[in-house]
Amino acid sequence: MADDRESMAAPRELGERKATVLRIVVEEYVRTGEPVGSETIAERAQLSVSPATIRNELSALEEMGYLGHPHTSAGRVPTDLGYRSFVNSLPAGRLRETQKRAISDFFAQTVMDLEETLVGATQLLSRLTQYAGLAVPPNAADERVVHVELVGVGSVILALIVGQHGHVDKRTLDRPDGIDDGELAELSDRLGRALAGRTATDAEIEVLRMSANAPEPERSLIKGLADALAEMRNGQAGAHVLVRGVSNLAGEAATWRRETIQRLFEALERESEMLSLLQTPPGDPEEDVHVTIGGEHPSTEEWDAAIVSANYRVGDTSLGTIGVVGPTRMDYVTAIATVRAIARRISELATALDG
Amino acid sequence: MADDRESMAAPRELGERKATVLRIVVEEYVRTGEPVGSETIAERAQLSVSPATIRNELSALEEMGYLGHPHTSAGRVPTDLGYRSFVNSLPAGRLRETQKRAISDFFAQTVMDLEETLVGATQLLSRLTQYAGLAVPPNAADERVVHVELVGVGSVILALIVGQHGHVDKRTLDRPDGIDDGELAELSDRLGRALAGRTATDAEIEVLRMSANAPEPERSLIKGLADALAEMRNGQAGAHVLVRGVSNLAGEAATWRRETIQRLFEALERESEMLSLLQTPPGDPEEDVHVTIGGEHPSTEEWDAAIVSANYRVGDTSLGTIGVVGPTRMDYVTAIATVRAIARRISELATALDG
DNA sequence: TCCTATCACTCTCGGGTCGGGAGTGCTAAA
DNA sequence: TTTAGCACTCCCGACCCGAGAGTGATAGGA
Repeated sequence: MADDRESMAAPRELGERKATVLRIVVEEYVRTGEPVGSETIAERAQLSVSPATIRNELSALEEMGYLGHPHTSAGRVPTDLGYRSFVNSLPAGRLRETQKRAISDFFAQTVMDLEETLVGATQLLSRLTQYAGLAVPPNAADERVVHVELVGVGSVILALIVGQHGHVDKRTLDRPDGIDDGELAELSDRLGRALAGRTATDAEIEVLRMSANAPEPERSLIKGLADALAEMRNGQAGAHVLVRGVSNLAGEAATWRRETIQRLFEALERESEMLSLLQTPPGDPEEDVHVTIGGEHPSTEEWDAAIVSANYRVGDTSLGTIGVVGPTRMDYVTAIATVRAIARRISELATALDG
Repeated sequence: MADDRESMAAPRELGERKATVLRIVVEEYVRTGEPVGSETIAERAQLSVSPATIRNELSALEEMGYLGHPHTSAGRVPTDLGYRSFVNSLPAGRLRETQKRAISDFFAQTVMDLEETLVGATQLLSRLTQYAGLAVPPNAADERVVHVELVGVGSVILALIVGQHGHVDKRTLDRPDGIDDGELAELSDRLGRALAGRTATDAEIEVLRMSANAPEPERSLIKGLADALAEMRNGQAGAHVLVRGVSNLAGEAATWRRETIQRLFEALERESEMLSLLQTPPGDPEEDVHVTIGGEHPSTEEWDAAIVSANYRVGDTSLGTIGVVGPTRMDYVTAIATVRAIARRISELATALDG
C-alpha cells in the first residue's frame, strides 16, 4: 500500500518533539479512553515546555492528519494514521515476565501436534492480550498426505486423511452394497500405501487412476475419496479460522457501539472474511508482525478494529497465520510483542515436528 | 424442581380469562419489547371487555407473581414465572413452512456422520431462531471404539480413536526411539484388531493388559494410548459444547445490559458450565423439550436468559442435547418447535447410522 | 356480584435552559 | 521560537417543565 510507505516514513519527518507528543497522546488515550489535553502531555513529557507550546504541536499534528478532535473544547484523539505512525516508530518491545512465563508454560506441555497447538495458542493469545485470538491452520491443499484410512462406522464409511501437519480430515461416504469389513480393510490398506507421501493434488490424480481400474463395489468408494481430496485441494475444507476469547471484545465494548460490535461478531463467524483478512499480508520476511489499523482495510474500518498478525513458518515458507483483533484503541505494544513471541514459538514447534 | 410442579399447575388455576390476558401480555411484550398496557390487551383480546376490567385482571396477575411493573405508570411485563406459565400452557405448536423446508433441506444433504450433523444443526438452530445454537455431542465415555490407528507424522505419532458415532479422537504421542514405520503399522494393526468393538473403558483395560506384556519400545507407546483412552473415559476430552450464532445475541443485545451480555459470552466459552447446564435435564421421555427460564437456574438468572433444549436419542437412550439460548423475552413458540423438530431429525439420523 | 366509565394521580420521557469546566486558539510579549 | 494570558467554544450534568401513558380507585349500572 502506498499509504503504508508514506506513513512509515512519517515519524522521521515528524521531528522528535512531534513524535514524542504523538506517542504520549496514543499511550494516554489507550490507557484512559479519554481525549488527551495539552496540560496532561506537558506534565508527562520530559520536554520541559509549556502547555501552550504543546498546543501548537497538537494543532500541527491535527493538520497533518495524525490527531482528531471530538469537539472544539476536547483533548486530542489519535486517528488511524496516528496509530499507524505510533506503531511504525515502535521499538522492539519486550514482554512482561508473567507473560513470558505463560507462553513458556504453554509450549512446555506434553507433546502436541500443530493443530492442538494452534487451538491452545489462540486461547493463550486472547488471555494474554485481552482481545480475541485468531489462527489460520496450514492450508490443506499444500500438505502432503501421510495416511489414508477407510473405516466402517455403522451404516456409513469414514474416510480419514491425515496430513503432514497432523490435521485429520474426515469425510463420510456412503457404504456401497457388497463390501464387507474384510474387503474394506484390504482396500484401505491398499489406498494407504498408494497415497502416503503424496501431495493432496497428486493423491487425487492417483486415486482417480485407481478408481478407473477398480471393480464396481469398490469403485464408487474410491470415487468418494477422490471427491474428498478434491475438496481439500481447492480449499473448501479445513479452511477454518480459529477464534477464541470474543467475550473479551464484549467487555471492551465500552468503546464500541452496539451495532459495530454486532457486525464484528458476525464477521468473526464468517470464516471466509477472516481468512482473506488474515492471509493477505504475504509478510515481509524481516518484518514479521503485520498490523492493520481501522481504515487501512474495509473490514477493519467497518468495525473500528485493528488486527495484529504474524505468520508462522517452517524455514522460509509460511504455513499459516495467528493474530488478535481488538479496538483501534489497542495496546499495540503488548499485542505486537505477544503475537510475535507466540508465532515464533509455533514456528519452532512446527519445524521440530516436521523433522 | 418443586417450582416446576407448582407453576405447571398454575395455568389451570388461573382461570381462562387470566390465562388469556397473560398470554397476550407475553406475546405482545415478546413482539414489541415494550411494557403492555390494558388498552392494547383489550383491543387484541376476543373477550369483549373494557380496559378497566383488564386492569383488574392485571393487578391480580401481578399480585400472583406472573407480571411485573417497571414503574407505576408503565404497562405490564411478564416475570420469569409468567413466561413459565405461558410456556407450560402452550399447545403443540407448528413450524412455518419455510422453516420446515430449511430443516428438510439440511437433512437431505449428502451423507453426514453424527458429528458433522451436529455442527450443521447448531448453525441451523441459530439461523432459524435468531438466537445462539448449542449442541452437546455424544459422551465419548459411553461409546464403542470402532477403530484405532497409530500414524507416524513427522517426529511424533498420532493416535486416532474412531468412536461408534463417527467421532475421531486424536492424541499426539511421543515417538519412542527405535520404532520404524513398519513396526508402527504392524502394532497399529494389532491394536486395531484387539480393540474394535469394545467400549472405551473396556478398551483401556485391554490396552493396559497388552502394555504389560509388550517389549520396551512399543510399551511406552501403548501406555500413551491407554492414557488417551482414560481421558476419554472420564470425559475430559471430547466433552465439547458446540456454539454457533453468538452474534445473534449481540444484536438482540438491545434487551441486555453490557455487563450481562459479557458474562453470557464468557459462559458460552466455558464449556463445563454450558455442559452442566444442558445435560441436567434427564428429560421426561414424553415431554421432549425442556425450557429453563431466567431465575429457574443460577446461570440463566445471571444472564437474564432462557434455554430451550432437547435430547436426541437412539431408542430410549439419550445420546446428547441440542438447544438454543436467548433472552428470557424469547419467542418460545418458534424456539420450542424448532428445537423439537431438529432433535427429532437428529434422533432419526443417529438411529439410521447406528444400523 | 361483576363489569364499566370516569377521573385524579404518578411516573417516564424528551426538550429546553443554565452554569461550570475543560481545553482550545489567538495574540502579544519575552 | 516559546510563553503567558485570556476570551471563546462546546460538552456535560443538573434541573425543570409539560405531555403522555397507564394505572388505581371510586361510584354507578347490569
